[in-house]
Amino acid sequence: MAEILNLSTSTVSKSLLGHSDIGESTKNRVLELAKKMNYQPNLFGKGLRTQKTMSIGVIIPDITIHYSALILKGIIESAKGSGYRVIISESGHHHEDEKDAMNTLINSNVDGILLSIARESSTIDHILDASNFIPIVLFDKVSTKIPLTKIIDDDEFGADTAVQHLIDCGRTRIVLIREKCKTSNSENRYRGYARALTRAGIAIDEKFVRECDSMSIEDGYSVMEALLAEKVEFDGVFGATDNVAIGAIQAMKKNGINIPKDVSVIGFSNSKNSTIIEPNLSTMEQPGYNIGKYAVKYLLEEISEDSDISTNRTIELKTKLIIRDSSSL
Amino acid sequence: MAEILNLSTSTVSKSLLGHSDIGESTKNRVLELAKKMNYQPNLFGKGLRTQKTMSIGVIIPDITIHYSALILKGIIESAKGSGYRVIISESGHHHEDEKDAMNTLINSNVDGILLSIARESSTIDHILDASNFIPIVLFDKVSTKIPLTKIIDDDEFGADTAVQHLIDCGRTRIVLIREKCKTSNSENRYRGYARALTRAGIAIDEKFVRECDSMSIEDGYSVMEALLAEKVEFDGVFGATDNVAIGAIQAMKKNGINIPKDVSVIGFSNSKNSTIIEPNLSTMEQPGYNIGKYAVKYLLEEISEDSDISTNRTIELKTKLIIRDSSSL
DNA sequence: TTGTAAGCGTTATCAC
DNA sequence: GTGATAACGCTTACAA
Repeated sequence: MAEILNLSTSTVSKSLLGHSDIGESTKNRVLELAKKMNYQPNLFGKGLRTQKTMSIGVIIPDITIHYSALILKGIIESAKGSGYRVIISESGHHHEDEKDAMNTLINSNVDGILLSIARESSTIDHILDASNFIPIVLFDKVSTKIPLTKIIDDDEFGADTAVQHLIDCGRTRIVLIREKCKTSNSENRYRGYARALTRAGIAIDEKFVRECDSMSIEDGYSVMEALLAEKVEFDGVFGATDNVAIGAIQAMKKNGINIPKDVSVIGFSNSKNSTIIEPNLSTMEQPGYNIGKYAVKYLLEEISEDSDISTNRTIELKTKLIIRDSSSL
Repeated sequence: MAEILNLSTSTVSKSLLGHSDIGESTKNRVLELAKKMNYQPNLFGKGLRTQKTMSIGVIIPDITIHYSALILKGIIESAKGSGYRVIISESGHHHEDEKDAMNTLINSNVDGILLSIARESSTIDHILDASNFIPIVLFDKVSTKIPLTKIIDDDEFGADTAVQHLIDCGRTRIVLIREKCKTSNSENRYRGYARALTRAGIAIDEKFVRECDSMSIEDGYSVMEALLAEKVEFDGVFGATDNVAIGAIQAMKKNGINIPKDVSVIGFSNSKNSTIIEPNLSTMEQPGYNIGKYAVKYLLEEISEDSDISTNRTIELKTKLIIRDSSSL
């Protein structure tokens, strides 16, 4: 390109970068040719010089979870809008794979990392270590122990709203199906559950609080079967994910329990499934797409700030109550 | 690293790359230190020299479709196994966005591209053009007009199997709900439908063949409502996707039609939804994960072959009949 | 067996 | 206002 115009590479480079010390006419000549030949600067050369790749890495436990894919959509679109490329890796909920992915990404010279931590990740040293080298923003599955920017939905308030809705339906013996692993999501939803009950003057009875490993439909089903086998009497179910709520509904229906006449049920997520199960599942809509968007926004902010201060802040996005047939009176 | 060991950079480089002309002892010294300091070559330097990035780009219409995410999972895992990074972009089914994504990826110096074409992509010139520069493998949504490697499931055989199953259930007036847009998926599934009917000596009646735009649950619902409004008499429904089959089931249930007593229904995909709808949906399981795996395999093959021959071949992966309640007699 | 030097494409510094 | 030059980190002829 420089040769064609009989200019030095530096003049061309400066024109392209809009430096002020270039004559208008030459600058225009360069810009024009650049456009004509659809010139795109070589990213290796550029990267070698500037140490920036214009790419961010994402680590997520499982891409096939609909909610994860929704967040990813927000990430991809938002990154594209800012000219960033997105490299995606999966941890499969495994601690080692998460570490590997982290290393690979750092090694790929991504400018920043978006991380949703694996259930198994008991230790967080690898994250703390890495955050000294590279901006990291956590989203969805986070840990309060890590002093970084975190983008999540307002789990506690959401759970509170969900349980309050069941209470409004006249329910008082409300089962919570939560995740066994003490993730911050799980803790916060438990807190919301407890808060709503307490506010209504209902004592928290641990026999109503049930745990399961993977929060799958199958898990919800077996938790409910156990509950029924134990002849626990309840009139409401709050599934901390739509999946467990759906599994619970399937088990109750099989056992002749009428929903919502005998038991009101609400989930958490507003997954597609919630409008397919019968009765349609009331639920809390999670702002997945926006979590992705904000995650990118704050990450890019931290990338460009280029400061060494790792900001410890939590951004909570609103959930929304969606009432369907599983909880109406 | 070179300095620490008092060696030249070239000696170090050669040791790392395992060149034969390096003394065993120095080589080992280098390898040892490399391991100790967890040395990772700079990708810009390397890329600038070798023009390889060890990354592949993926363009997919919509990441939130469960089946797409499943393919993506196969792609990511398979790429990781070969040391490749995966850059993902979405076309949102738009032709222009697909073109943009293509350019961005090529511009990012990815070593190859995996493409699932957008519904809107009427013209294919951008793909043909690009395939001169860079290896491209098509998957899932492909076009027979493009002479490249294509990884798909055996839509025609799968559809044939599905319809044959309905025939085996004693059904003869079988509705097909297919995609309006003449993608090769849609065409092949239609062909399978026609083949099974013809083989059974049933004439193809176009009033049974219905089309819709986006193959959503809502689409399936309205197609079925139209069918019922027209008082078309049928006893079987083959939804070319699970979604339309589910929508059709919902519409039929609402109109008091008993499934599978009055009408047998089968879908295509084996999405999670198919076990939530009642009755559970019979369907053809698609090999999403493997499509992803094979797509990477063949792409890497073409990348390493480095030949200019763009191979025109189609790899078909098997679908599998899954019988559930929506079609049993 | 090891080292030297050139070059990949870009940008920043400094001299003209 | 423009251009020469060095440098980023790596690989590879070629020289020693």
